[in-house]
Amino acid sequence: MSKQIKPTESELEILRILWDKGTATVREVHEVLSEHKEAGYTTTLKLMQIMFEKGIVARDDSSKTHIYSAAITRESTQQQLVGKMINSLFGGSSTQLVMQALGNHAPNQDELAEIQKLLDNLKKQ
Amino acid sequence: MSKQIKPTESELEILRILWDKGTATVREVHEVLSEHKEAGYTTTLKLMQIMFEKGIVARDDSSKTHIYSAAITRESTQQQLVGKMINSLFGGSSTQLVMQALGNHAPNQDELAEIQKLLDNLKKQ
DNA sequence: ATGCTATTACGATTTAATTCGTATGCAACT
DNA sequence: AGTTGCATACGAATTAAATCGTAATAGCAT
Repeated sequence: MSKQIKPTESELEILRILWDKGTATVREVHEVLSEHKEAGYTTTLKLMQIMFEKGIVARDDSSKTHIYSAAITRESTQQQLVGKMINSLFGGSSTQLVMQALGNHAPNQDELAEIQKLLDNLKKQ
Repeated sequence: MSKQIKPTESELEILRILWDKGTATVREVHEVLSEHKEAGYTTTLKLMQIMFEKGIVARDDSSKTHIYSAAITRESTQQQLVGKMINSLFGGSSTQLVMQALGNHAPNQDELAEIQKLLDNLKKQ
């Protein structure tokens, strides 16, 4: 267990933007957030500053306008949160989670093929 | 969209106990919680009272010791939280979530067969 | 150099969740 | 009736997250 960092809902929204863009300024993040959410610029700024203090994001402050990037990967965050959900909501059974996800959000044929491939691999173990 | 009820982490712990036991008193819930967590009895009581006010749990107060039960189902809660996670962490792709879950928490052969069955059904659609 | 604009820093407030102490009451036992 | 032991009710304190206003400042344009 490396870091037990638990991004809040708001922090996750910002992380998603950073993961997509790679790097971004507060202004850029705020623009994207504003499309779906009502919040002042300094609110976004403060959130990102706090995330920096927590080590969730990194930043390059060599020029006046700081450049931020995610300090934790999307994959590790997914892994952590999915693992937590499996334990807290599905009694530790990943299968139950998978059934639930597939049952309620059916993938298309291509995706089904992809899952099938993974499944075949797991069966061989 | 019926109810946009969003249980907190603590509330989820209590819900899990109620889902397992069907009905329970505050004392019973507290006993179970105490196995893994440090918290006073009145803390559990207060939490359950608040959950009652929010409509997350129901209670029979016909006798002095109230009998609580979950007012939302495990399934609907799973569905809501999984859906939210798919959107917020997996770009809306249930497939990505499934791949992640299977990759990091491999199920046993029986479970694989179960998933295979569901997969076959989905393919036929 | 001066002024304008965008940016960061930072403190304060608000809101929500969590925790707990104390008061009150019921019921059983003596 | 009085005492004891649990149970609920409820207010208050604590903690954490989110929001925002204001001040300071850097960099650019004039």
